[in-house]
Amino acid sequence: MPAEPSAGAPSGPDYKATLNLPKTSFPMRANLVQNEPASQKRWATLGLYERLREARAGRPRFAFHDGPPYANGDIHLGHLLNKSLKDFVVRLKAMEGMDCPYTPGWDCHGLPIEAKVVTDLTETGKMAKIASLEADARRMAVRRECQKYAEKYVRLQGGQMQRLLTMADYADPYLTMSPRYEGATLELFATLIEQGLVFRQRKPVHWSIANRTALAEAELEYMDRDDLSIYVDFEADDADAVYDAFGLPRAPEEDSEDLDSAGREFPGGRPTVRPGFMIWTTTPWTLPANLGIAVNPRFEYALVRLDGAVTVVAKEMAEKIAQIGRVEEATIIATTTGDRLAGLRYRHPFVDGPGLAAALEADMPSPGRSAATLSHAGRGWEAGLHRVVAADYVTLEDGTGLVHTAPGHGVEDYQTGLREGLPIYSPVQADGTYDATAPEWLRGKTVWDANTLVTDRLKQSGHLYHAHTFNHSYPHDWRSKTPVIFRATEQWFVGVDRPYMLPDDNAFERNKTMRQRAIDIVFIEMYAPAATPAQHQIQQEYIREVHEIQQEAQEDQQHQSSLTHASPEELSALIAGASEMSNEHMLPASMSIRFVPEWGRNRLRGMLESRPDWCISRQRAWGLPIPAFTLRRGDGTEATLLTPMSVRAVAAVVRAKGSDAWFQAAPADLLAGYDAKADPDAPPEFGAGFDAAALRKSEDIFDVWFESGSSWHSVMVERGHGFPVDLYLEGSDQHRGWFQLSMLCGLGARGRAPFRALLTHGFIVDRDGKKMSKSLGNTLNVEDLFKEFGADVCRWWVAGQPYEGDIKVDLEFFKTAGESYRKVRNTLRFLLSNLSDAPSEDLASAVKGDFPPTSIDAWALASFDALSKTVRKAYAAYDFRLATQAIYDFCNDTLSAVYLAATKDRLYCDRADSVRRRRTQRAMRILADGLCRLLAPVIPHTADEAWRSLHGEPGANETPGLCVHLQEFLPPTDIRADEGWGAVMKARDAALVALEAAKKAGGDAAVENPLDAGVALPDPGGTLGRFDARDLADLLGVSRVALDPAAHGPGVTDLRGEPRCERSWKRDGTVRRRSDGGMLSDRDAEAVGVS
RNA sequence: GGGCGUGUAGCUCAGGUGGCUAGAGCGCACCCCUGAUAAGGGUGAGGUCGACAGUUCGACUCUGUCCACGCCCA
Repeated sequence: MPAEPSAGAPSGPDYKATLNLPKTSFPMRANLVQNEPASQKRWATLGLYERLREARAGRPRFAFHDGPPYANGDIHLGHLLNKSLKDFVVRLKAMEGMDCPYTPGWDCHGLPIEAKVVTDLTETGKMAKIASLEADARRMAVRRECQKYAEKYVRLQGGQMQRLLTMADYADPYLTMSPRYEGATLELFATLIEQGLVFRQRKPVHWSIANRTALAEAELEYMDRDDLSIYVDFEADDADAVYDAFGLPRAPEEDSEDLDSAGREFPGGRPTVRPGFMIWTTTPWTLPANLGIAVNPRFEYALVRLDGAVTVVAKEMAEKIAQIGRVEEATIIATTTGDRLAGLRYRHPFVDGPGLAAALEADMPSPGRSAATLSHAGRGWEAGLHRVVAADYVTLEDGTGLVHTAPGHGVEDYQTGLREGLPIYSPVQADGTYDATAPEWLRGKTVWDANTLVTDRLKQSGHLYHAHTFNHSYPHDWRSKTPVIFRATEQWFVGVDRPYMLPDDNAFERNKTMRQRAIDIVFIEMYAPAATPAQHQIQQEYIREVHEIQQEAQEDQQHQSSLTHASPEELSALIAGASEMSNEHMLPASMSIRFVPEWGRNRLRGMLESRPDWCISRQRAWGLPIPAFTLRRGDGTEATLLTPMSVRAVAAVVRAKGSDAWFQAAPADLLAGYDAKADPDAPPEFGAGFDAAALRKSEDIFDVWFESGSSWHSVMVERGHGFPVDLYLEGSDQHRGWFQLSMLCGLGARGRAPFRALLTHGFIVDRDGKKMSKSLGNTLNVEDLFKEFGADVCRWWVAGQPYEGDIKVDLEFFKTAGESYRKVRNTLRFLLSNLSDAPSEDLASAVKGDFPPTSIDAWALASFDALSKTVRKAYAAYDFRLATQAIYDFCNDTLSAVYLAATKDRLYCDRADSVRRRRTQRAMRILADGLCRLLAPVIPHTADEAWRSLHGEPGANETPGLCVHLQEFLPPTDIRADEGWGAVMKARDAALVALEAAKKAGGDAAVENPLDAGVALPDPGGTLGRFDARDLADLLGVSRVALDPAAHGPGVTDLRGEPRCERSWKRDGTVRRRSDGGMLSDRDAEAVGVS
């Protein structure tokens, strides 16, 4: 290294003390773990949420609605993600100047809590005592424990969510178990009843015979059990129809007079015996309820001869079945596909089909106006019992490929039954014995005895092909450890395929079903001009379909007589309007839903298309009761009271006393506000006046999804926070859950979706993309993350995620987020530290200050305007990743690497009040202020900490009202930067490469320190000439810049031969020995005050 | 098995309507600074764009099949 010219000379004064070095109270180390709780406390003292609502009163409203998490357990990474995103939204809308109510809520009812509580009570021995109580008292005892449990977790999670620094109304959250919420939910339910959307129907559920109760999936325990496995041959009703299906030619001389007698057969012709359909089952006791045989329409079925008999089985299974039956002769006569078999009839081996049909017909509830009696009118079983039906779920894994179907005793059977119009028939009573509709020899017998009784009977009648004992895994009641059965019970439903009509419906919407309305709204573009021929075709088909359905609805006026309809002309006009792509909107555009990301639209639509009627009843204690009453008629049957008026009467009681009242009060008290005589919907048994003492309260509670699906009403409408809601923001699983069910509730009561926009995020997975689970041990504890990184770092990490898809998580990623957070923090710190001696002035006057377009400050401020625009646009699109990345890049590149590096010299070395130093300070104040605001939605603690440091008087920590979260985003400064800045930055890049090359030159020629270098820049257009050469030198970090119009690239000069300023370390050509004995440049000499 | 998604440098991710040497940050390597210092700055090396087939003059981008992963169903 060459000797410094000053080396060896007597060292001059120590100039460090004469510099304006950075100074700030804003520490480099965030210490979030300690400081965030202090912010939390400060905001609480300030009453930040309330203050902000007050300040924004009368401003445009942004109605965000928080979906209720389940009040169970600690918050996990999913909550961290979800709640952070929600808080970003609310805070950024507030920064946009909007009024943003944010009521956090919890889902408090439901089985998981009840199950946990019952387990705990059982383990502590308290359950035995509770079990001895009378029913209502027993439920109340369990409910009290459940409530305590839910309250505990609401408190716990609420604390954790506040620790995450979310800003919401934690003083008054919504709880689905609170009386106000429950009452409002019942009122919404009344509205749905009014629309004729609520009805009662049978549905098979897991049933514990021991406890006489329905069980949820979570209450089942699978244990091995021996059962009879039997193969049964059901005789075909019409043998020729079967042979026709297999394409067997009829024998010319045969007139199929007597197929049962052994006649002659000719080769290739049809057998002379009656064929059968062979099924397999492990629950012989369900055979009395058999109403159909399901085949897969795509499978190949074989007509096989098994010794003397002829039967139909899946071709693939034929050989195996022959082996099982140990038949001597097994030949395949012909094959056909399942779809050709559908519709064929068979004879039940021991049930009289027509007799059963008549009995079931008589049992059908009659149509009427009361919700309770609205059953599936028009859905009879004209097509007949005991026939072959098609079903896709039929597999070839075991059995025969033909599946015994009893709609009252199996989930798939039930769905098939609904689709095929088979009754949901279950002759089994609550105690597991057969009722009077069963064959006489089974009546009063239990289903377990029936297994052998049925098998013996089939054997005697010759229908049993094979029977053996079979060990398999079978669901048991987790408490009694006894096997459970599937049994159809009466449940409440909300019908998605029932036409209804709301006051605001236009002709197009009138008499559409929930499903149609929902799909219309999700796909509102259906009525927008089609972009492609394919789209146009889809539109046409869809519109035609709607037309047909509406016409059907018009024809079927059984229970809809009061509804009016679009006239065919009116409808045609509307449809014609749509098909001609006119501007006529069939649905108001205001009904449309924005999906973020857009594919949520397809997902929600798919789920709406495939969803069955919504079963809203459960047989549990911990929930909101379905306020129905029953009255025993003289003939032993029951009449049900559930009308809009009766429900509203109970709702009033629940509002006042909570749903506990249902279990504690007598029917007369619950119905105190109800006058049956004034209720046009009351069933006749009630309308004439009735004895309240004879009423029985329903033991059903609501599906928790009904409660949460009503939240737009029970929270947002109830509290006056706005309807429809502007945004729902949840995980993508909620397309089936909360989004869809909120939509159904909204459609039923208001005819529209309760939300204007749906934002969904993906799920947290581990670093390898595998799902998180405790058993895999790949989870991270959120409290630990708070302790290790602090909430702001966690939030910064969330903001950086592309949340549309799965989100990979690993401790490493939080460390990385912490690093990038520190980068932003340090940039803020450096800005603040250079403002310690800046005169405080309000920003407005600073903005109006003089920033010449060629000043580096104008460049920085114009860049900030651009950033601000990008960030606010990204925020508006909920693209937090883009927003925070832009902020990060701005801090890292624009500020740290360029602006702050270039202005260091003037800030440190200029006279404190030099024009250009003060100008830079003014710019830096605007930058610091603006950055705090842009960062506030994402890292609320850090933004506020910096804000207070920036704006506080000395001792700022005592300034209580100082808070960035009461501010709004800054309008653009509109400061103009010279068009030449692009060229300057390009020249800078080229110069930096040249300097790097100079460094690597090796030996004595290597100029390692840029301050030892001067650079000559080419300036072909003369652009650079407009700029101050000192600014250019600072931008390159060199001592001196000269312009060389003739040069092709930047030229680096070694300045080590020139003296170096002992204060600024620059070799700018003005450095000489000064009066104080030091070597100083002109600028530094002036700053120090020497000559 | 079905519906909706995702798969691009070591890591996390960008890449309308197909077309110049596929981008960013982190990390890494080398270097500078020591007056933002448990900081700051510079330069640079990393990719057969999940696999296979097809359409095309040309595909990360379009089509099909397959594989892996996630959510929701069955």
